[in-house]
Amino acid sequence: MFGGGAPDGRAEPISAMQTDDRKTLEQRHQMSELERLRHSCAHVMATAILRLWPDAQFAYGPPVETGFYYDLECSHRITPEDFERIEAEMKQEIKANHVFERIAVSREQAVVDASSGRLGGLAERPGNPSKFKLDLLGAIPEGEPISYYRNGDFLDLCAGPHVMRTGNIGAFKLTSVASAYYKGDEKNPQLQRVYGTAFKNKTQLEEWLKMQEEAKKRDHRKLGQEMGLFFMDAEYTGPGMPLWLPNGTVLVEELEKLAKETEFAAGYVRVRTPHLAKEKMYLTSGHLPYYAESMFPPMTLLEGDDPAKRPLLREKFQEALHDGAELTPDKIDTFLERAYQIFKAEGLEGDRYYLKAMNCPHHHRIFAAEPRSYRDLPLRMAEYGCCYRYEQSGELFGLMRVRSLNMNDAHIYCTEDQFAAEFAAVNEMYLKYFKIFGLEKYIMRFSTHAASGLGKKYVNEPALWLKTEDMVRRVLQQSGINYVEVPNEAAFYGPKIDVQVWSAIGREFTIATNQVDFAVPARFGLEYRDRDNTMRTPLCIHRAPLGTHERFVGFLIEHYAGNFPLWLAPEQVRVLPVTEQQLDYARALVAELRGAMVRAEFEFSNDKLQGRIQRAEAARAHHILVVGQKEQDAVAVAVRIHGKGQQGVRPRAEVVADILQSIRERRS
RNA sequence: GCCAGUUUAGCUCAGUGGUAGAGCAUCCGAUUUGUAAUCGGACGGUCGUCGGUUCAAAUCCGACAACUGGCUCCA
Repeated sequence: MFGGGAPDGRAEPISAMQTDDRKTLEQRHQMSELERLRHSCAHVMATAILRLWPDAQFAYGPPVETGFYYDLECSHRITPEDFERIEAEMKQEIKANHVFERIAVSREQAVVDASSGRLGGLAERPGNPSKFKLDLLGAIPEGEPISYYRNGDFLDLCAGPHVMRTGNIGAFKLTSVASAYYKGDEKNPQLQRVYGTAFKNKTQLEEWLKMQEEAKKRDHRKLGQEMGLFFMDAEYTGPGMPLWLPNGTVLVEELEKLAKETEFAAGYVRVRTPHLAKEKMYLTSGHLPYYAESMFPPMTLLEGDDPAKRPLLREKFQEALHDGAELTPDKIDTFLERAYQIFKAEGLEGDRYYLKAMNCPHHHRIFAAEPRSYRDLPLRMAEYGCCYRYEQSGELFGLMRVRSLNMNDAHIYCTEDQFAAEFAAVNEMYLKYFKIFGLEKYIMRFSTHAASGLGKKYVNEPALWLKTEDMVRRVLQQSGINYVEVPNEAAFYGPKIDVQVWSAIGREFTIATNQVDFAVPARFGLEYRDRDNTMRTPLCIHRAPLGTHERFVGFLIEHYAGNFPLWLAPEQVRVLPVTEQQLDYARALVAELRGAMVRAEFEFSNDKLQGRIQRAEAARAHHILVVGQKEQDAVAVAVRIHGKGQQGVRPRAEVVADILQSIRERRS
């Protein structure tokens, strides 16, 4: 029976479990040599686990990008402390150098073996059938050959391919243990997933382990703390709601400046909208029925606007504080609980307000605020809007997945004729940004709808879906941008393009988005008067090339490993006088730079120059300008660049001019 | 939300049932400095929170919270 099965305690029949996409035999045989090795290592790991805990039942054990895993169910809860024992057993199996023997079988024979517990086992296990293997057998289409692979005693249902012998596995290491739903479906039981990695030889494994260590140092959460960029104050501000510290605020504001300049040049106008809106807004936009669970719960105001009830509100607050004691922090929770109950009993409930989870409805209302003509289009409305989304607690992840986010948002209202040019221009803007940040590895995911989701996941407009998807596809093809098309992942109001990037430490992120909306403008009754004097509904393009500040800054931290280019660096220049004799000269230099909006600091402490250099480097000040008597006499500075060492002594005016130019050009 | 792990000073971490520690940071003093750490001293913790076991809990047990690794999700 399944350990953590259905909520009511009954085990679900495996046959009822949802199946996912299977790899075809052809795809399997395209496995690289390294993937074969890793997949084989998964079998070896299963062998070892069975030696230690013979009741283990195995499900899937594929190679993955960084190694392999095998999902299993077992009476013993495997922890990292067990790794040493498992690895010791694995080494034995490798040393034995068993052949990976392929055995073709009939479906009938496979069912018999699985029922006896032989598959994914070292021997027959009466009363403990290979239930996952039985389920997998059922998913193999009629006519497809069925095969086992055997290494020593371990026999597994497996299409392969494998390496020749267990001895071919050069070096391996178990890395972590996690849990995973069987077949990735929430409704299925959770299995234990043991992760490992394997390489041809020990050198490659060690290199990989070293890289992992390096990656840890670039983690944006670690660097964010070290560099004073942001602070997660879960206890007071709330989980997933970063507080931007001064250094992080610099990054945010530089990005905003970049966006404002770029958007201004591209003919956008800017707007600003509140963080709250009435329930009607999101009922109209359609977000509440589709995404209510992802929004913060509503705030309830007093009934209507009845001013007579306002004193009552205060009175009831006082009542909740009935003991008249001071409201010290430790009493706040109890107080709120009490106040809430009293309010409810008094019927002090009225309009419901929601924190905005997206800016579009607000922008739609701005569009509707005055009559529009075809001459006004395209209308490109931009805002760095602050939104709030109630992400599930387990999904929060540093700056990458948060509950309060600032979007590089804009909505472009246009006619059908204008659509292609506008959509292409947005894609061009993406590429311009990527160039500034030296971003080379990215892919555009074009998400389309699925007919089965119409009316549920997607607005029920089959013809419009096909039409707009075709429009987007044509723009993509004409611009020659690399893209993949993914069915059944569109937004509820239209197809979209997400830009996937990889941070320097290999994390994959959706950093930007570009979406078509053919549904919501109509729900808000948006229209413009066309050339022929008829009223038409505009198309809307939602776009966010820089995504959110939170995610983009998080990405940049890892991308640059905290070593930002001059224009982004929180501290652009640190001036270090060698002795007290150069204090005035140094101060004047800082004043000149700050007068030109350069983030320049000055340090003269009791420490030796060496110590101050060390601290300036640790603080990642981009330019370190050392001024001693020689420099002062020559009106020069000794330049040192963070991470690059000394650059020599140069005339002061020249250095200042270079700094200003590098910042202006946003050089990388 | 689910499974598992973690939580000791501002930061990095040691401390396996018997008087809470180190380095860095901070503050004070000395040192006046030429390219990645001058020297000395002081300050700093209800060991995540609440409860339990025990003569005695950072340490053992339980609940909750946050974070981490995954899964699911991601307008």
